[in-house]
Amino acid sequence: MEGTFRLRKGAWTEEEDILLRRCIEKHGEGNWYQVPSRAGINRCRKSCRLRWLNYLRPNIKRGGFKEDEVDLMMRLHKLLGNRWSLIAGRLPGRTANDIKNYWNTHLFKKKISCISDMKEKAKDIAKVNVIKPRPRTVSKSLTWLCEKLTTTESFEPEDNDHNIAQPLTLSENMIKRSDGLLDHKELGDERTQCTRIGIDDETSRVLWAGKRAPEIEVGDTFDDDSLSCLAADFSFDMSFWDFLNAEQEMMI
DNA sequence: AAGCACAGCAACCGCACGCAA
DNA sequence: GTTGCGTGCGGTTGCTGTGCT
Repeated sequence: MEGTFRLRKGAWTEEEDILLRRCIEKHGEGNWYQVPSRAGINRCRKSCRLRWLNYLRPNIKRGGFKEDEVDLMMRLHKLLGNRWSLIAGRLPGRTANDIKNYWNTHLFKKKISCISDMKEKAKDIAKVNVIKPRPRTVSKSLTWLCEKLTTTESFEPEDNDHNIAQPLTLSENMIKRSDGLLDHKELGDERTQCTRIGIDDETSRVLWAGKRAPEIEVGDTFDDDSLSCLAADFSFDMSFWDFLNAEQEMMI
């Protein structure tokens, strides 16, 4: 009996598209488990959903990506990583699948070649730049940093704080630059880790969107390299600590 | 014209998450 | 607390079109 009922796979026919479109126009999106039977399509529900989301849904843009879309996509990817659905949410008319495909075929190659170029350049830079590891200690007073990340109030560092090897400041610019690009629905398991050092949900979302947050405790020590790795995707053409230092200088 | 290689894209698969029972 | 179900997401696969030899 089981062998006689096989779900169709592969490319969709025009007839199937019409049936699916009619069904969703009539009953609306959702209840995907009912869609195949309602529409009279011999496809699995996942296949129906995918076909609708990536191809049949109204307002879907077909054709190549415009320059501004590519630019935004690259910025969002830098910020969010491979969270295609989030990126798609910021590109009207584009689906996560579209973006993923475009990235994998066009931009990924571009990035690879870019990285190899940078590696070549880095060889030259390495000859003159002496890397001096600067230990950073997470103190209890680091909570001010978190407050700073989520507030627009001015901040005055405490002079008596010797736990931080180098005073840090972060302005709301950081938030402004990133927050507008982020969706407010996504938060992974990073929140529990961030709260351990007093960073709230909002801050962790900004700092570690798309990444597992670093597991650091009060009193932990880490150097530039390790933190730069953590913040690699968050960097805006400068290292994370350079960014912090620049922000600090602006405050002075 | 035929064969091959490659790129682009649609679709599939497996996993994770949220929610209700 | 756990189980099962529905849903969504990201990685991967495989088909198709196109260009080159």
